[in-house]
Amino acid sequence: MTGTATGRRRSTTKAARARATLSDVAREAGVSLATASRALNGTSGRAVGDGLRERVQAAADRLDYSPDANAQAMARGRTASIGLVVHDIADPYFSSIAAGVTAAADAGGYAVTLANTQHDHVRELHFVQTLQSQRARAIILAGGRQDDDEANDRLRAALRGYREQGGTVAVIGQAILGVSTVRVDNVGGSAALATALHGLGYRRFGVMAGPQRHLTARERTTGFVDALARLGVDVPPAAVVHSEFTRTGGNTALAELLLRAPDVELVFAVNDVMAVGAMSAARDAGIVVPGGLAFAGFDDIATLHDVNPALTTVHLPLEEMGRLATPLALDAAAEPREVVVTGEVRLRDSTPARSA
Amino acid sequence: MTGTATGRRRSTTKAARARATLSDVAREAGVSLATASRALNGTSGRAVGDGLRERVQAAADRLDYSPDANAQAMARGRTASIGLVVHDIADPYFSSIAAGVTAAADAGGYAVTLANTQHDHVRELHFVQTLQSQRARAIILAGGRQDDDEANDRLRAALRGYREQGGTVAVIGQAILGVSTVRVDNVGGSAALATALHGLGYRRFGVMAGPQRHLTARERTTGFVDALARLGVDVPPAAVVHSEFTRTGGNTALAELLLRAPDVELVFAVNDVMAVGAMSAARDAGIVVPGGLAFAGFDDIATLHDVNPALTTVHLPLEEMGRLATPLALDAAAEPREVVVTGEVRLRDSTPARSA
DNA sequence: GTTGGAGGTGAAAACGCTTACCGAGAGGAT
DNA sequence: ATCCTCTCGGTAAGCGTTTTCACCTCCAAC
Repeated sequence: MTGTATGRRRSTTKAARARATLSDVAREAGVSLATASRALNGTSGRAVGDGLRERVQAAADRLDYSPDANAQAMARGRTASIGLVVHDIADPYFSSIAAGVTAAADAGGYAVTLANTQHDHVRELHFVQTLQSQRARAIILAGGRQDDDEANDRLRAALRGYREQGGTVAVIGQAILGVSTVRVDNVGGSAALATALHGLGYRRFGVMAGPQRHLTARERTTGFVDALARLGVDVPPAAVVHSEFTRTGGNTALAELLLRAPDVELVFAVNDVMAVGAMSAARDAGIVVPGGLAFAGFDDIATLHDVNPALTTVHLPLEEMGRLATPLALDAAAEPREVVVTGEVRLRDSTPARSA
Repeated sequence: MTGTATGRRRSTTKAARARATLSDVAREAGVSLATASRALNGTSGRAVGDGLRERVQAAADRLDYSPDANAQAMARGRTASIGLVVHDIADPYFSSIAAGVTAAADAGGYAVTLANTQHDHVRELHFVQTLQSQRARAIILAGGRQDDDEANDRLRAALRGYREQGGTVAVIGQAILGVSTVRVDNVGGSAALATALHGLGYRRFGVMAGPQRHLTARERTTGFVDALARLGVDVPPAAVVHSEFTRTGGNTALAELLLRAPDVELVFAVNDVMAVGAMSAARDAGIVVPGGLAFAGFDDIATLHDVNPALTTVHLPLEEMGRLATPLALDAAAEPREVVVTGEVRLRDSTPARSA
């Protein structure tokens, strides 16, 4: 009647019911498209009369209307989603951070797109580009950076491109990417741990230093070793072994450590997961823990609270870090900001005081 | 000159460089929009000449073009993202599943949108609607269902709406939602565990049954109890206590269990996390583990492999389950399919053979 | 020397929404 | 009374793609 060909677009037979669009809602409510949009989007700039708003809302409910987020994204020029890039979501370190991010994002009305790099630079870079394609509002890169200039440069370039097009970024880790960062004070944390352990009477230390080029691993190692040096205790290079950041890494590295430095009293693993793996290995080798060999870790992973003996470690508020990173990532400030998170030493049974 | 107001749309000053669009690429390459689109999308229906394709590709590279996923979604009527809904991403059970899903999704070129319900029905429902708004290609609901008809009905209705509009769904848990499911054989797993423990000589069992209305918890409990009944062993109702699915849940529930059934020899907690919490509580109460009280769990969480004594449990291929659920979720088959995952009993030190 | 295809290319119409911009009525100030 | 301003609704122009037609050119076959 009125229109030309808009006739039989929607059939009453619900064979494969097409979704209701905003036009449908507008027609149903007897208002224009614009009014329908304004009525449903709360008071975005303009207000619509109460009567109309209710009428439109009712029509929308009746039609079971759900707005098309993609169309909205396009029309608005921005989305309501945050990209979260982690190294390994199965690692409790990252899953805790993810819990914090999802909580904060949810509270702000954002959806979270999860990308799991599996510790692969190339994949990480690729994900940044994908997120850019999706016009994600912000990206959070969780996890320590590597000492790899080429990879870092490439990543920086990708992030620059993303930011030039209106995206914002935050990193949880090291502040080397030129973006806002939640920085973990790894050096301070492990120094405090070293001091505390020294106070307990330990003098001969071994370190499971994690992956060679991993900055977090490196910071924790040097923080620990340097603090001991200041206390007059030397950690010989032979007593520092590298390995993967995993349980298996700790497990296999223990043998090497004991071979190279048989007289250590305490092993500091730069994360809890490795520490626990190493502790198991020690026990399997017939060593009494902590009597024969003491262990300390870093992170204070919740799932590991019940290992026995309870693990001495540096507590990190992982979920909180995720929560903190979210507003940081969303903030379009010209100058990158930095939030420092300090760990807290938790002395437990795995490092009993040592009667000199 | 030619157009009307298209003049100074793009300024050479790169103050805030606007992103290149496909039109820009087309203009740069000297072809039409249509050709540019076809050239970049591989051979979608139509082929473009090799020369042109290369020219367009070069232009795209030169302009650093990245397609707008939202616009593509709109034009194509579908997206390349999968929604993953979990109860608690910080729980290793779910983070392992998430690892599997991200791996499979990544391999298929899909992005993953993560939603963390924090065990809240309302939030779960809300996320389904959000994902529908985003026109997610598929949704994976991970985690056991509740015995709550109202919530299940609402969820079913939401999923029906989503599927009517072209979405596809899979569940990891119970097959009660009318969609494809990766079903865990909880009954079989705990029955096998019960049988094995009975074989070791245990006769007096306590059960930490988890949340009352949680179907997974319930299946594991009844599977265990029924199997024992078949073996002639009775688990008195008093020896079955409910609690949250967490470490704290196990921790606090132990006292109640010991109060109500002081003579139990072995506590079966329906998941590892609770088992470990309970084990700790027992030790704190001065009980020798496993000598004074033995423990068994369910799931075989990797992070918990190093608790001491090593926990007897039923191994579940969690990551694999996530991987399996992905194609299931993507499949638009009319009939829901069901994949059954069977657990495998792993007897370890927490349940030594009992000399009758 | 026509004619019927292929094989490529382009113009333009969607996709579903937001948001200037415009216009009409209502109410207040002069 | 008249003019101005304010409010609130509608019209229509995008947003960046994909995709349907329509068209053109070049060849092979008759």
